[in-house]
Amino acid sequence: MHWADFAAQKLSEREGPQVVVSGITPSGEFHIGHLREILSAEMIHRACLDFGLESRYVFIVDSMDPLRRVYDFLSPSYESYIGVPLANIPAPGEDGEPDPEGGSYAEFFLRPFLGALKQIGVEPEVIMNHETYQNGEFAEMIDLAITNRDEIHGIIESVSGRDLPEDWFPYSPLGSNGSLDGVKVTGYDRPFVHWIDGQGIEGKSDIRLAEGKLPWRIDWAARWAIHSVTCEPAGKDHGAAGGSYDTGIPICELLGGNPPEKMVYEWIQLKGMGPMSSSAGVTIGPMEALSIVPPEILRYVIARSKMNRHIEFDTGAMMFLTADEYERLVSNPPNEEEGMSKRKRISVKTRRGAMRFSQVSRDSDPSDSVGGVSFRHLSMLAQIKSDDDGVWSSLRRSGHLPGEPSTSLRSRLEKMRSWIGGGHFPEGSRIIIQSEVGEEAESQIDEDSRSFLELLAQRLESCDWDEDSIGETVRSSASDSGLGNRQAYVSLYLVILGRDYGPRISSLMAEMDRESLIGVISSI
RNA sequence: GGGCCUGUAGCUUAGUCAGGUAGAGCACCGGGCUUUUAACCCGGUGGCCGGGGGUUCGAAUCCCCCCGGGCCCUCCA
Repeated sequence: MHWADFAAQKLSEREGPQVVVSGITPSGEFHIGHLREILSAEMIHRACLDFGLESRYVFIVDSMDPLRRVYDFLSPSYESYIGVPLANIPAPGEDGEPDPEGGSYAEFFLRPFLGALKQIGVEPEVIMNHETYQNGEFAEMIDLAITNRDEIHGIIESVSGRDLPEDWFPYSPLGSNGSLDGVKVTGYDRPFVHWIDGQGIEGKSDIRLAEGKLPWRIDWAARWAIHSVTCEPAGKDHGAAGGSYDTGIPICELLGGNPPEKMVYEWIQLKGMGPMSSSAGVTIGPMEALSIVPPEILRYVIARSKMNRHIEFDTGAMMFLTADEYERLVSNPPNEEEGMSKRKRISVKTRRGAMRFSQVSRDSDPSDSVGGVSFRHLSMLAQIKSDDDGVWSSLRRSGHLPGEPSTSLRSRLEKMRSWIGGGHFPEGSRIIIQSEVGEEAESQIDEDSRSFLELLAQRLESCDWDEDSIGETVRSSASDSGLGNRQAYVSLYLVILGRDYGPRISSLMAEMDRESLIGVISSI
């Protein structure tokens, strides 16, 4: 059984409509790792619907979270915004300076992310957390947290094992400069929390407005209660024992809520580079990924892995494997059969689930999403054929394409071209035509092959310059010089590509200019 | 220091929750397609399931110990 189906089955034991939630702080550019947060929850939401449960999928944006520090992409002038909620800070412009025209910092980073989500078929209900503060929905929770300060204090200390400071208070008011930093609470008189900030200025915050916020561990628990959250998969950072999930559950209960069950997912790592980190420049944005990877494949990357396993993401060789695996799965889905062992049965169900959850729209037929060609083959054609029609006719000839290319195939080619054109394409898959024969290649070419190449160069002078004629010329030259086809091709690959293997060579040769091709071949 | 997750063929992994003869893909090797050598089809090699102990008729699966990797206990998906 797929993990999303399993989660839905567990959730069916709970009363009421399901509210499946993701939460992310828009502190900077979103990266591919955030997609796991989103898709883990969204797939469970879909599984609930498939299970016949009533379900909503909600994306809570932590827009009330403060700016923690001045990130590398920000100008030093953001120093004055440290501690200020992201919803109240101007977005950075091109130069990293605050841009008065750019809207809020939170919105600025959120907008393109939502666009990317739409492309992968995710359209959540978006809740900006600062609005939930602003419209008073947090007020009751804040009051409860303050009046139960000692209990909450005890929960956090005993569950997380850390010591809270003497003056700990379960509510952080904004000071006179709009920052949470350095503000001390001096008293509570519902609905006002009185404080004195770092400059010694005194004031009060109305808990019915966004004039302060709950600290993270309480904020999270409170929103579970406010929005009746039934499921929220969290990153392993929150999931560790004593982490915010563990404190959130009893705090949520104390606040009168029915918390979701703990559910934790592992992180996505970039191959060989450790975890995602925007500050270290180790990042691939969802938009960037979508420009080179078809959306259903991106979903499949998440759907095929169990939640508690790392995902090694890379846009190189791994992408070919994953994409081709998806093609095979969809074009030949596994079926349950008589006499299958229990584990095989489970495996079939899991793989069918992964296929179902990879679809961009929930009720679409998976078979509409395949290209009918492996990524590997398409990458070769895209490199050899500069125009799309050349690719289609080649695919028709090879029997991959019965008629006109489907929308999904067209989009595959488009993304393939941008993949090849950018820096993420694996060098080993790149086709590089040699301008002269390298020493290493030369040493691998024996006498028989040389005479074949000589003959071939001669015949290429006069043959028609199209794929079929060239192919025929290669074969006839091989047989006339008494060389096996295999050896003939190997020597050709060595001369043209500098390697002993490659794509269909006649297509490649036809794309080359006659003079230069003959020049390279004769140079041996 | 305390705790969570993880370790299955060269690589990516299924199967672990509900114990019952180790499954798959890639790679590799071989064969076929009498014009496709990174296409396509068929077949094959390859695993004391991290190590050790225990429970059981039976353990990758349950329990204990150890080793390696990741993470949390301040913010991080």
